[in-house]
Amino acid sequence: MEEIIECPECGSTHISRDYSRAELVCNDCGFVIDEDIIDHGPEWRAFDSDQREKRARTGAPMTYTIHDKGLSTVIGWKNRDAYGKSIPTRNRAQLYRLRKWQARTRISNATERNLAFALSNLDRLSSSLGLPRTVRETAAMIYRKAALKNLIRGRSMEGVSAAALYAACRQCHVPRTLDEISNVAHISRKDIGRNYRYVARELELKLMPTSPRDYISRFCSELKLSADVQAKTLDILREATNKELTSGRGPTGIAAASLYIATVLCGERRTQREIADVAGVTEVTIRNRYKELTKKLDIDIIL
DNA sequence: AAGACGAAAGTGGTTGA
DNA sequence: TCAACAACTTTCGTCTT
Repeated sequence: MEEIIECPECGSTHISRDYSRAELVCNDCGFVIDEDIIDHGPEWRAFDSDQREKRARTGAPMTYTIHDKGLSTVIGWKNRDAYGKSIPTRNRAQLYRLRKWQARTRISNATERNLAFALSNLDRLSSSLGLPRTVRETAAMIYRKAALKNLIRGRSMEGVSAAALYAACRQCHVPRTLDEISNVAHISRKDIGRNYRYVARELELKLMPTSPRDYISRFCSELKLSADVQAKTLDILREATNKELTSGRGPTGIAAASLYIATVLCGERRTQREIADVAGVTEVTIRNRYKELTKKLDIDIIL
């Protein structure tokens, strides 16, 4: 079962694990939910995917397309032994049983193989997106559930695994846009979206609309912005949410606009173009949003 | 010359008859 | 199933620093 942890203090689900201090901390109010948690992660640290590749001691198997490299045993249908002599009737029953179980295990291997392929695909996608382990596990779990409910039938395995990853990202509050996943998965955004909606509906995943807040830390680090800007952006977002300026708008657009305002206010200005690029929206959208925000929130911007 | 601005037309997805 | 619709994009000419 998935564990959705809620902060007992403020009800937020923005929970992070601080392994250096072995604490489970609420990101919104700072409440320490649990102490002395166990770190199941590797003992080494990696700061980018390059290092991770060098330090990881395990990896994908040489080939996962065929689990046994095509060496699986086949029992012939003829009632003859290896010398061509016919098998005595008293041994025939045993032979039938052998055939039956051989067939059964091969079928089970086929679904297992399918699952193994999907999971390695998930691993490949999430490592090229630099996603944390928890997201990968959530995605794997979603895919397993989908496979169990026969939701893959008639759909491409790649499509469903990409959708599972997208859902996992949202569930873990580290959202990636459909475009970002589409880029590494080589599947159109439309297909991922369609599969995602289908899987989410069938598995009854309860997913809240993505909050702009979840994007801020990633955008900030990609733009090499200070913690001041990050804090300021979150302030703006909080006010904007209070005044209901965020509903009905794309969360990335809101995030980009408030980030833009914060950079100007903090004197660490980035161009609309730069922010638009990392946020995956256009300059026009940033302009529209930030005009709205500055007007409604009475923020003066000196350019 | 780069960046910001905003109008206008186009796109893809949702909604409601 | 189709048209209306809102959000967002694309494109482009103009203004500002």
